[in-house]
Amino acid sequence: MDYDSNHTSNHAEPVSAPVEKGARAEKREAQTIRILDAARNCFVQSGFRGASMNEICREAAMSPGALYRYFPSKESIIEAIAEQDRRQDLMNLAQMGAGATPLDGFIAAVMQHFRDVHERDMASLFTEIRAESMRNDAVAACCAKTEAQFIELFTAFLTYAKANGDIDPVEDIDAIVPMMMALGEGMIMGDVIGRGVPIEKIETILRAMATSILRPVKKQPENAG
Amino acid sequence: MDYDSNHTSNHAEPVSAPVEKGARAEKREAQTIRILDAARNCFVQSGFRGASMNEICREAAMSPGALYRYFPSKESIIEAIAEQDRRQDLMNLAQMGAGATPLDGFIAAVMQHFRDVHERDMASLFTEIRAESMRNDAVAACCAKTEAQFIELFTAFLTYAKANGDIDPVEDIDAIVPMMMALGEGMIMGDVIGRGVPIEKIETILRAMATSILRPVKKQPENAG
DNA sequence: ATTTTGAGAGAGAACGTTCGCTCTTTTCAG
DNA sequence: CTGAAAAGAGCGAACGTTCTCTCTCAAAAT
Repeated sequence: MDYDSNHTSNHAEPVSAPVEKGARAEKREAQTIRILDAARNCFVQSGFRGASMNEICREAAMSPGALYRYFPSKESIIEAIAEQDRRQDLMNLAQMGAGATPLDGFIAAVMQHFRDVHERDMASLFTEIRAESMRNDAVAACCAKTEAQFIELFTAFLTYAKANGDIDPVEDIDAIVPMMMALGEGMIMGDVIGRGVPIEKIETILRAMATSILRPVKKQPENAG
Repeated sequence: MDYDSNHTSNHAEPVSAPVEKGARAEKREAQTIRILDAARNCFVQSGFRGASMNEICREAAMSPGALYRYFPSKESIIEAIAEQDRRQDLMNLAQMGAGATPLDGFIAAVMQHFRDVHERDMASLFTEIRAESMRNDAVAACCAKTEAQFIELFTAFLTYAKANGDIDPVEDIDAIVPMMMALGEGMIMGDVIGRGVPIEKIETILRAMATSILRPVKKQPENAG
C-alpha cells in the first residue's frame, strides 16, 4: 500500500478530475475498510450478536475511541457488512447474461457464485445475515433491496430468453424466480460444495432442475423412442 | 443433562404400565414445556443471543431462580429448542413413505412440512438454528444427527423406489439428496409461501424439479410427437 | 494554529447466574 | 392419623462480568 504516491496540491482541486482524493480521505477510506474486514472476520467466527466491539477492535488493531470515529454504532457496522455482502452476491449473479445460451450463462453465474462463497468461507456470514434480516428492519431492507434487484434482473433475463425462443413460453415466472432463489440460497447455506459433493454433479443436477422448469425448446434426442 | 429423574418407590413399580408418573414429575414436565414454549417465542422474536434470560422469564411468568431449577444455563435451553425443532422437522418428513407413488408421498410430505413451518411462523427459528450451528458445536451436532437420519431415510426411500421401478435407476443418490435438502431448506428460509407464491404453483414447480432428477419411468403422454 | 486521529480508561447499563429465603408438598416414624 | 423433618419449587435482589459507547487528552497532520 503506497499511501503517499499522490502529489498534494495546496490549491483548489481540478473539477475535471473528480476521482482525485485528498490523502486524508484516502486514509479514512483505508481505515474504514480495515474495520469492515476485521468485523467480517469476527462476525463469521462469533455471529453479529456474539462478536463484541472489543473483539473487532483487537482484530482491527484499533482502540474503541478510534473505531467509533468511523462507525457510530455496532449496528451500523452490521448494516455495512450486510450491505457489502449482498452487493457482492448481486454482482456475482449479474454475470448470468454472459454465456452461449441463457441457460449456460445462468448456470455458469450461479456455479461461480457458489464457488466464490465457498472459497471465501462466507456461508456462515450469509446465513447470519438472513437470520438477522428476520428481526432487524435495516438488514431486512438491505436484503429486500438486493433481492428486488435480483428479481428484476432474473425476470428480465427470462423474459428476454422467452421472447427469443431460448426457453419455453413459461408463464409462471413470478413463481419460478423465488423457487430458483430458494434453491440457490439453500445450497449456499448448506454449503453443498463443502460437504464433498463433486462440482460437476452439482452442476448436472442444477441444470436438470433449471431445465425442467424452463424447458428449452430444443428437445434432446434421447426421447426418440 | 444429568439430573436424577428416577422416582423412588417403596414397592416394585408396575412393569406393565410404565406410563404412570407421579404428580410431581408431571408438574415438572409441564413447567419444562412452559419454559421451552416461552423460550421459543423469545428466540423467534430476538434470536438466541438477542433474547435475554429475563425476557424468557417474563414470557414464562417465572422468576430466574425458578427457571434455573429446570435448565442449568441459557445454552442448555438453546440446545433443547434446537433439538426439539429438528426432531419436529424429521417427523414431518418421515411421512414421505405414505403416498400413492413414492414421488407423491415425497411431495406431499415436503409440502405439508412447508405449510407447517409457515403456519407456526418457524422460518426465522429455523434460520437462527442453522446460523447458530455454524459456530456452536452442540447445535451443530444436533443438526448433523437429524440430518444424518434424514439422509438415511431419504436414501432408503430412493433406493427402494429405484428397486421397485418407480424411479429411474439414478446413480447419483449421494449428490441428489443434499441438493433436494438444499432446495427444501432454502424454501423454508425464504418462506416462499409467505411471499405470496400460490401453493399449487410451488407444488407444480417442486414436482417438476424432483421429477427431472428422478425421472419416473412412466413417461407422460405429452411427448408423443 | 487548527483540525483530525488515536489511545484507553471507564461510565452506565445489561447480561447470565447465584444465593438466601419462604412456601408447599412429600415422607415417615410414632 | 399426626406432626416433625426433609425435599422441592419459587421468588427476586444482588453478584460479578461483559457489553456498547463516551470522554479526555495527547500526538499527528495540515
